[in-house]
Amino acid sequence: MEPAELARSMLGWYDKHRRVLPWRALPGKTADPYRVWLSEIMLQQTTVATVGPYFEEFLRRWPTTTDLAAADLDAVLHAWAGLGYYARARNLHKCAKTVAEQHGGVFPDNEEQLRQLPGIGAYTAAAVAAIAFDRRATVLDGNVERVMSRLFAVEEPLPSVKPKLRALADTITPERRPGDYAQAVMDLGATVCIPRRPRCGQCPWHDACAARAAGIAETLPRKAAKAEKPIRRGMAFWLINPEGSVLLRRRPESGLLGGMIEVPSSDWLERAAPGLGAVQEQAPVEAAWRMLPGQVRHTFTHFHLELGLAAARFGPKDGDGWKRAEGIWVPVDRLSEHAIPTVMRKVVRHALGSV
DNA sequence: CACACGTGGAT
DNA sequence: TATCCAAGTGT
Repeated sequence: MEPAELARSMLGWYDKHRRVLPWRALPGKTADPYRVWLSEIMLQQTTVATVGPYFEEFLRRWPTTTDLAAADLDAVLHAWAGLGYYARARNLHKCAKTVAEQHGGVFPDNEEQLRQLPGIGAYTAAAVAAIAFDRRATVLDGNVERVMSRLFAVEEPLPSVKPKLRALADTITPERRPGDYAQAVMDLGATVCIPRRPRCGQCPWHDACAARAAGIAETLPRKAAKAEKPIRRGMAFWLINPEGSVLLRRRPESGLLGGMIEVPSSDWLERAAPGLGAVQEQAPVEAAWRMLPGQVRHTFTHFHLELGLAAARFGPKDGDGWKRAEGIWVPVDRLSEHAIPTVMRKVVRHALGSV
């Protein structure tokens, strides 16, 4: 089938099955670049269902690029808490400031300039150019990779085959309605050409699909084997002062959970669970630490974490040793006011449940 | 190119 | 329970 015909049938399918999403313009309307950009950043490696409430909250608090640029970084991190990949939130804020200061608060309308902005890579630059400005740009996300690998029965594994998939995708991207086309292929990948049990009977490219014809659609795209996730273990320290506040800390700005608030803990290492030795060496202060039963489990992208919990409480008669602890003291009923990632919310829930 | 970087839902 | 995977980017 000709590329033009493929694009036409895809757009026809999209006109019939277009989903209503908070960041999406109504048919024939112009999309707001700020919303498109914000949604694209949030949707990186994150599902539509998860993003929904966060998108609404961000838009309510910061309706425009310049509003977001004027916000405190900590407020942005707090609003982002739970979404994951926290570098996105830092880059989001940095990007808003750059657009406000260097572009008059208006997003550039082309791929090349968008690509220069923090947090905007090849995919997002193409997506914003296409969706917000209706520029011809080839978006290549996980959906498009899957659709292309099946349409052309590409059997070489990702990620090395990615340039080939991009070239194939580029041959179909139309000059007219490139924004709708980009969303159409991604929607197709999200609802029809899905990873398992693809619904080929509903696909506008059913007759053109080489993988379907060969009976191998569900096996594509092929992917290189992933490394096994190691288990790291550590000990978290739940410390309460005489005022009933708990000790928290802010993590370093870069790396895992960068800039987020945490319950202090020992190092997380790939060896046996730390015992009282870790308490002696890495606890924030000397105290009458006692081990709480059970542990907190959490899985990150590249490792499993098992966290034991040691707790101590300073009462009015226990001296002021607690004052030597480094960090911030937060009343337990005001924890929600801080940028606490999910793993640390699990720690908090476990500690409060053990009281 | 390979790896670091979160989380929750589906199977 | 274990594994996969989702509208990727930065280093």
